Amino acid sequence: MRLLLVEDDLILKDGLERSFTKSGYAVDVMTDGESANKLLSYQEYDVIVLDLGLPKLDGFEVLKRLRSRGSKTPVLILTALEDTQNRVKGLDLGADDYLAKPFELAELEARIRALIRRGVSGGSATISFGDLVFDTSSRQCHAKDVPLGLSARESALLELLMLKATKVVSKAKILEHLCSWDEEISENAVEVSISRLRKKLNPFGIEVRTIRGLGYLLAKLD
Amino acid sequence: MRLLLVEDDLILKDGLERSFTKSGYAVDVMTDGESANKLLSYQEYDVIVLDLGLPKLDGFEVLKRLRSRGSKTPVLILTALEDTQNRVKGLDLGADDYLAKPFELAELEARIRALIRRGVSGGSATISFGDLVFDTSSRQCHAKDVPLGLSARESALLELLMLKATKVVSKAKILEHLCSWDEEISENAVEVSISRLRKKLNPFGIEVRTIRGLGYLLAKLD
DNA sequence: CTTAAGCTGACAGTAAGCTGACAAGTATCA
DNA sequence: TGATACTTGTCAGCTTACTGTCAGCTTAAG
Repeated sequence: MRLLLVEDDLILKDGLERSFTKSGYAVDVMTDGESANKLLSYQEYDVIVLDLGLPKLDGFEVLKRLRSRGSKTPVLILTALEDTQNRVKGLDLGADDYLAKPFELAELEARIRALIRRGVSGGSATISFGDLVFDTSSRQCHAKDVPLGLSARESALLELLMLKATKVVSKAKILEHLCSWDEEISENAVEVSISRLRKKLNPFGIEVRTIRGLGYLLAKLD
Repeated sequence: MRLLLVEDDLILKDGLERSFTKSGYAVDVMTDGESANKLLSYQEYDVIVLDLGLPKLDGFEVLKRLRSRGSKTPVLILTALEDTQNRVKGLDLGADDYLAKPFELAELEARIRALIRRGVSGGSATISFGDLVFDTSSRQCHAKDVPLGLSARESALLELLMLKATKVVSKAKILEHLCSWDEEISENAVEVSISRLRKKLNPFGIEVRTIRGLGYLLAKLD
């Protein structure tokens, strides 16, 4: 899952970036409103964590412009301002959630998970497919209660495939979701990850089917 | 917009109900978890405002059962419990938002508007013919939910035939549609592709009929 | 019957995808 | 801190599948 963090406080920024990355997100970071706005005009994200007090262009404005371009990407607003006025303004401008500083990391991450989920799945914390159950909060995947022992990449990949279940996911899409801007990776890396994932899924009757020229999709083996 | 309020505190319940009604929602109210759960099993809402502390069946349980039935209706949790534990639990169970008492009415309403605003997920465009369903975004074709396993060429060809359904499509038209300007391909290549496509379609009662000298058309076999 | 149009099995060049081996980077733990 | 295991990207060589060509056959119209 690809996440954009827009935050000018350097300490908070670094802490959040590290923790998001550790949680398996592909994270891009911007430290001012103007560059965030520019980036958002051509790059899609699964979720955006947006500070309101930003240099050059404040968070309200970034949000407003994002929505005016028709984007439905979920946005979580982060701010020091505790008062209701700003919450209401943020939500009415099209934010999907709001968290006041100081906050607990666990809560922020839970809310992010909730936002991502709601876009794609029915909203429950686990995604199921056949015997597979993927727990988005612990980021673990079990098949018939047996843990699969997936690595971070494999988890992220499987999560994406499960979210799109039975639909084709292109290699480009996978790359986009798994990698942030700076890290450039070949399509072959995706093939390798798919290959590794297959070895772990096959024993459980789940197949990653190749649709030549288009991408991959998750299917039940019979 | 149809809204369900589940709240056992009589004073709060009355106040919210009046205010929601005033804001133009069609409001139903339930005062315990069990009846709310029952109601939700057959009635659809646009948004649900759910208290956690409820008699008979708590809010967590109501939410869990709602999601397990596959419902995607946005749910806003309302509760006296301020601690992070419960927030995280609620969000991971599939709530879409969370508001702690005491809250301001303006904020609650803003959040409800935000929830409703997140639109419906657009279904992908499909073309149908007989038992065939062609998904233009994933470029996959199914017949009675069985994937046909078409190659890229075959898909493109079938798409064209399905678009023109029952109308004759000339070989020239097909060539034009399948090939970019530079690549030159014989008409025989089309015949070969048609032949290959037929083998995959025939088992499903779909026929590619030849109109000698004119072209091909898609028809149901009887 | 003759002839042109269309069909299809066989073949081959090519492009896409797979995977074992390796290496660089990172986390873990004594 | 150093040793260890683990992760994950790259590469190279291999396998698979697609798709156009061709040749010989079938079909339909006059």
